[in-house]
Amino acid sequence: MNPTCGTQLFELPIETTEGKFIARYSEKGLSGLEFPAGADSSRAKTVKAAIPRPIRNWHRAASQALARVLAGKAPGKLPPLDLSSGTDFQRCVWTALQKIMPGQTRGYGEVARLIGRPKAVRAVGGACGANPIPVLIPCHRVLAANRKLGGFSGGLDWKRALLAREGVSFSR
DNA sequence: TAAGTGCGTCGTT
DNA sequence: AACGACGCACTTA
Repeated sequence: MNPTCGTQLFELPIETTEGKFIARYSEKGLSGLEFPAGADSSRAKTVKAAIPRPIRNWHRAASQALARVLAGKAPGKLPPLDLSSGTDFQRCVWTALQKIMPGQTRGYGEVARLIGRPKAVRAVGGACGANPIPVLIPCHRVLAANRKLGGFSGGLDWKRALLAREGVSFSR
C-alpha cells in the first residue's frame, strides 16, 4: 500500500529547550517528527541496530533545523524529507507550506488557491493535519480566516507558542 | 460585536 | 457514505 512499509525505520530523540522530540527516518530521509510526549512517557525507543552514517548526518541537520525553528528562525539546511506516506494532494500542500517563511502566515483558503484548488479549502486543513513533520514543515503558519487560530494536530498550545516565537499575532 | 447554524465543497478513509 | 485543523452568508442576542 504505502511504499515505506517494510523498510527499516530509525527513531532518534532530539533534545530541545521545549522537550524531547522524536525524529523518524527511513532510508530515504526524515519521515516523521513527534512532539515531546506529555508526561515523560519515557518512550526511549533505543535503536538496536547501528545507525547508518547518512542517518546520523540527517539527524544532525534535523536537530539543528529544529532548534532554529523553535527559536523563531528559518530552519537552514534540512535533511532530505521522505514524504512518501502522503497522497499527491498532501505532498502538494506540504510543499506549499515549506514556502511560508518564519513570521509569515497564510490562510487555509489562501493555500488552497496557491496550489490551484481554490475550493479544496477543507481538504487543505486535512492535509495540514496529516503533516508528518510538523514544525519543520510549518503547518503552524496556516491560520483560519480572520486570522483566527484554526486547529493544530499537536495541540493548540504548540501552535500558539510557535507563532509567538516568530512574532506572529492572531485573533482570538 | 460575538456566537451559533446551515450549507457548499472536496480529499481521504 | 461519512467525516474534517474551512469559508461564507445569515440569524440572534
